[in-house]
Amino acid sequence: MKVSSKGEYALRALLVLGQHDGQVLSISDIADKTLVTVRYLEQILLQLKKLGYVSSKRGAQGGYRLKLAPQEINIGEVIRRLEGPLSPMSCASVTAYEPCQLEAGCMLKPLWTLVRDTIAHVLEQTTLDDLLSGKLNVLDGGNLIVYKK
Amino acid sequence: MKVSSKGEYALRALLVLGQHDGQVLSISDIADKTLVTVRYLEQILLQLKKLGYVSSKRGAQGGYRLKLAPQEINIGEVIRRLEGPLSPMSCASVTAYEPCQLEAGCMLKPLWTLVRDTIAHVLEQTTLDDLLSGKLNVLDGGNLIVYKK
DNA sequence: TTCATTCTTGAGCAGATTAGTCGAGATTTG
DNA sequence: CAAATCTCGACTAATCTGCTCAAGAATGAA
Repeated sequence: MKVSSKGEYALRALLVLGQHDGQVLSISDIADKTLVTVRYLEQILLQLKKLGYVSSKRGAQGGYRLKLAPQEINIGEVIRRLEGPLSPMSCASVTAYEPCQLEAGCMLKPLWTLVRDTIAHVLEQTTLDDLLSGKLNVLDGGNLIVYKK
Repeated sequence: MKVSSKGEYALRALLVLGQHDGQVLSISDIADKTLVTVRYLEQILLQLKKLGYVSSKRGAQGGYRLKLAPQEINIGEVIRRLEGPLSPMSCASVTAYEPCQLEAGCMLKPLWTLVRDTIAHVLEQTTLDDLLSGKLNVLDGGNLIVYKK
């Protein structure tokens, strides 16, 4: 049930850019703050650019900046577009559904669907701004109700 | 965020065994009902045996049967022991925690922790018996509350 | 203009993981 | 004893992950 380092690094980069509102930061600046190699970040930022989350400026004093407001950057969407479906199994995927041969009598599908729904619910309700402002911390307090039998 | 086919197949096998309460089923019987190759199931069942979920009988008329009652088989535990930590990132893992270099100022850890907690909550509250008796279906009705901001 | 800076593009690659296959042996039943 | 069946360990092909690298294109400053 892992998130890849690419996803983690992309979010780190977006957070750093979000902390320097609008400013253009060079890849190596971002690399320093995220602890990711410059060479690898190049790739990731390019991808984030193609997805429309950041924009870039070439040449001296160039670099990257956030293209969208932090409130507009949905974490679930970032992860899905970078790493593929949130669902643990494709039979329960909303964006990449594929039937399996069992299907009809499958007793696991409700479970995978539930897992997908909870993951998607958490990630899709969270924006970059939520992370920047630490809004998630309240959850440590125990406001976690997942389901009733 | 995938579950591997090994995990899926192991649960399928446990479900089939659970549906034939106590009966000894041969690997090929189970293979027929789960749509998994005999050779691959061999490996998986052997692992489930070492983990104490099933027991086996060799020789003619031999096979596998459930060693624990379906109520005693915790799905989260099965997946964790078969595939490793439920957490999407090791910094948020309860069973395999590893610090990352950011740690202190990391704005992602609360997110990964929340994701881990919701996944763990769903999977660890579910038993094989729940799956066999379809208790998860009520969740389709919308009893899904993940968190309050 | 020229040069240093910085992004851009595409290729390449080593190691790990996944999803199996396979052969030979050990055990049990009939 | 023979057939059925689990057991064990090795092996493999394909894919994915997590990067590195080289060469080029654009921009700004001197």
